[in-house]
Amino acid sequence: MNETQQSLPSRFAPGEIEQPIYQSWLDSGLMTPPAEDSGRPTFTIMIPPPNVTGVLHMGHALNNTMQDIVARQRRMAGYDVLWLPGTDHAGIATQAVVEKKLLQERGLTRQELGREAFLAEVWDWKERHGNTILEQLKRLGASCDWSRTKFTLDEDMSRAVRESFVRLWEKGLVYRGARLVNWDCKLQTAVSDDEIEYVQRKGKLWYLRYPVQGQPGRHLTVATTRPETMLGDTGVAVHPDDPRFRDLVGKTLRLPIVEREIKVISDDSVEAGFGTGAVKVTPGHDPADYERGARHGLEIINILESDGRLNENAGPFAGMTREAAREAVVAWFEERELLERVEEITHNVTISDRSKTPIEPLVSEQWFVRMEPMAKPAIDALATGALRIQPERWTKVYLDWLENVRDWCISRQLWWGHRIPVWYDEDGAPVASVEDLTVGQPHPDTGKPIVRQDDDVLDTWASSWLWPFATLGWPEQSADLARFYPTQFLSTARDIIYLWVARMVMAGYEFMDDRPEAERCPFSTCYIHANVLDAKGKRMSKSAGNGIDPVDMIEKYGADAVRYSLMILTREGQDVKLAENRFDLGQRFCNKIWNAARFVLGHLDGEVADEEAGALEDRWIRSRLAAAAEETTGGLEGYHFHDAAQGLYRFVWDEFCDWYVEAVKLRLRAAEDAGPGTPEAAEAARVRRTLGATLSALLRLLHPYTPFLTEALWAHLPETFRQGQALIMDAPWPRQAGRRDAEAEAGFRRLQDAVRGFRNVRALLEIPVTERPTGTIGLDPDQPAQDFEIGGDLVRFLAALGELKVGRGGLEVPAPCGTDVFEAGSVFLPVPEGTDLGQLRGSLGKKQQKVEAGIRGIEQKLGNQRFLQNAEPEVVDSERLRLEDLRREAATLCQNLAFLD
RNA sequence: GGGCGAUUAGCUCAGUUGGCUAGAGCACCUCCCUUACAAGGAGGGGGUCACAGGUUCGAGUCCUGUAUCGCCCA
Repeated sequence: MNETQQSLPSRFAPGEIEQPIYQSWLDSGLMTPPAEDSGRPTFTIMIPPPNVTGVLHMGHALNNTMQDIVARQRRMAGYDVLWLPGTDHAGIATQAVVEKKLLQERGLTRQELGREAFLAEVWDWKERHGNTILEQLKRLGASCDWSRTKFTLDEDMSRAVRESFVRLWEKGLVYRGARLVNWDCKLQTAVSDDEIEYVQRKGKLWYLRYPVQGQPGRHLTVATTRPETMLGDTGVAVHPDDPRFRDLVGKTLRLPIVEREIKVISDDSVEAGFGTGAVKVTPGHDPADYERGARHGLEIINILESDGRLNENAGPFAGMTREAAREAVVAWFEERELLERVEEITHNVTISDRSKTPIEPLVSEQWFVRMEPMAKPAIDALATGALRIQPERWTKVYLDWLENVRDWCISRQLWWGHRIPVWYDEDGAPVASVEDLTVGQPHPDTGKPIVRQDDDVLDTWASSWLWPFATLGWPEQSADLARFYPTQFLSTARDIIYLWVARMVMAGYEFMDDRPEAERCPFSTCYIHANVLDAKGKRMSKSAGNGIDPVDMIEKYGADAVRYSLMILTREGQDVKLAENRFDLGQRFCNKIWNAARFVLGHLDGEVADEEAGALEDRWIRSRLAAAAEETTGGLEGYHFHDAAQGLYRFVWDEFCDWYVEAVKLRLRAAEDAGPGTPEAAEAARVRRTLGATLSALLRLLHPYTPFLTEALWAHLPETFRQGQALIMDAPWPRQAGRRDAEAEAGFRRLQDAVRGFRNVRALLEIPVTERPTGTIGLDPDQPAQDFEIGGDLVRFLAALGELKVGRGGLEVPAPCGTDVFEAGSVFLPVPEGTDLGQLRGSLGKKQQKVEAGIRGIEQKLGNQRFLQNAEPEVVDSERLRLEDLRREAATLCQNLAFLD
């Protein structure tokens, strides 16, 4: 144990190194690419801006790890990488948080406080708490350019939002209209289709009788889950083919309570099998009824106030809450024997994502954006190849939405957000403007004085859909915009494919229209990442309490372990089931790297030659490193994070640690014994060169996955292996590390096989490690002996043998002896006195059975004419070769079994 | 109702255009604290690839259907 090894603890301790290393990255300025052309190509990633009220969850950790891996790899590969971070203002969520706080602490509503004072409160809250999630990303190691951090309500972002609104306005794509919207009665705002969810609930189906006009005693019974809405009914619909009601179509019913006359209409959207087959039509409070009403020209009656209480249209029930009105209506029907029956059912209830209260479909005046014209280029982007979605199956989700796109309700009855840049004159004529208009100023179209600005704000997505270019300075023609747009990689969650991804693509084509067609799409690859589920496969959620906090995990296991575990556990595009203890996979891997490096670094204190070592194992590890570099590079360039992670695992553990480091000990120890100035010492110096070079490349390949660990180790690496860079973050990506060497790989594999054979026999014969038996290798006649002659010492060392004899043909082996076959021949070990040969015999017998089964299988294949005719010649050849091998192995096994006695 | 995904060892999952004698990690069994690492090393056991048909010389892999679970849309 030398000094370097002693100075590094024998266990990797992430807690102590992470913060200072992150600071050194910040200080380096490497995360901030210049706006001016540096001669290097650019690579841009826009972070999906998390909700400013948010805290880091596992989904964020997964997604941002992927982005960081890409950013780091591309940076090392010579790109000027911009990974731009930020948050969105999350109108409803943020306002709700502050309103709640206000009520709790000061007993005030926002109305009592007033708009301006309330907004000051929200900004204050944002300044205090809004950076939480960004700070957490730093814990994860995210190499974002913090100097360019954006917030969707920043001054320049607001400018971009206004500009985009006015442009759409001028193109006639913005309109104000009365529409049925999803009304959140608690938050008192419209929410979009994407902000609602359907929850299965137990409920009741009430059967209500409506008297038929002019036919005393006759009723038409309708079934409804929401009896209180009958107050707003303006029709009853039946299916045109339904014989039960044919004579009633066109007749008039008398709606109870409010005593309105309503028509029976026929409409093929009615499901004859549901309820009675006759459905009440409430165009003011049901989306399907709204459509039906429109088709038949039915009146729209709104019976609700914005707080969910019933209005004057509800007659005697005006002023009641929805819930109270329901009871009152049911009781009214029951008293008059107009309630036919009540059925228990399970049905879907529409719930607001934000307030978790039932959504009330409500007709109200809102601003809309016409989407269809913008959808077209977004659809074409896939066909032209401007956009690629990975995994590919999500393209379907993207296209489905765009092909059936509906107009976007962009107004929200909130205070926190971008105020709609529309002003009205005294007649209510609107005009949109980028610059603020002032009260009294003439309306540019009508000339009449402006009296007020619209009270509402824009949907948060109306700013985040501009994210890829507004963050770079648009509408200004900034240097950043010129250099970093369009971006290359966007990684996000599947549930915002249309909410955000599709809209960003639309916005890119719509607003970056001064660019050539090919440069408008805001990102070339959209990567849809997996969802993180709990160990049972359920979604992690606060309410279920089954979430795993990434920051807790970082503290317990280290950021590198968390990152690496997430990457290797998540196969591409497939949801990942996570339990806390799964992070020990990454922890163990990090510790393995740490200790392998500790070994190498310890030896690099000795003399290091200028040239590398050239033994079979050295050539082998260089070839394997080249393979690992190729695999990792390909994996990361294609965004196959799991595959690359697994390849690195294999290389580090199974090849570098288990074989190369072990093999190298032979020569290092020989040099220690021989002393300075000897040929052994010279060889050891060359070995150190290879060890150092391999470690250097290995750390660089690992750096995107485990940045802290590799940065810490890089600092201990001697200058000569650091590629002229003090930080590994800035070191060149080892795209081609060494050269593949098929001959060395085949040669070393034969040594490995022989060693495994000896170890296997040793274990079965229970020969203690302290024993150094003489081993014999009997090579098959066609196998070259050279590697074994040169590598004999290595085999002896790795298999812990005293002596090794290599030969072929009539070898003299002690009888009885233990034996095993490998691809190139057999290995033999003497049997110690009194050893029970049962285990070995069983093992060989089992092997024999397997080989024979294999032989039978191939013989059958090769005996099949149709196989010979149809299969590709290479396949047939390889089967023939395999059969030869197996037959030889069987013969050797058979012969070897005799040596046991 | 429509779409998508999953089903492979006790558990979590790999398995690229059909050529497999089906792999890995964890867990399990045996041995070993050998001067990088016991969060380690060496060796080992364990699977009729959900089910039923079909295509093919050949199916974990392709097609059809069924079942179970999950997600999304209406």
